[in-house]
Amino acid sequence: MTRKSSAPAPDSEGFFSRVYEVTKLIPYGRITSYGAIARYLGSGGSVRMVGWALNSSHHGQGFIPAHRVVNRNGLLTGKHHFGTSSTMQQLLENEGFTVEDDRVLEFRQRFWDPSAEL
DNA sequence: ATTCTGACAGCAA
DNA sequence: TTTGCTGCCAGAA
Repeated sequence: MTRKSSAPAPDSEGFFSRVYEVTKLIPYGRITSYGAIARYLGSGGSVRMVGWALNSSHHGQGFIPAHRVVNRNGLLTGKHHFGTSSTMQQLLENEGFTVEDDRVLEFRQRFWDPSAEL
């Protein structure tokens, strides 16, 4: 059996799907960084790919909380990629986050590391 | 096949 | 201290 029956096969889907899976696993009220996801995927150097994968997140039919993914500084670097420049901020604030100057306050407190949690 | 891009991160000045 | 450049990998043209 080359295929796993108890677990999905993100590998077959490609690097992108892996990012989607991890992003979907981000619990409500939590945020993570691109580097954390890339690192969890085993490609700590492909941080840039993570953001790019999320760029195609709209391709996924499931809801991908891409707004919960920010850069290591807690800055909403990808806010511009949402519907509007304020969409990402609105979503974060809607989850109880406090966004100031495109930056998530207490980002470190809300940080969710897949590599540590998973 | 090659070239370029890309929602970052780390290091240098 | 802040600002800027390079590196990194994987996918798209």
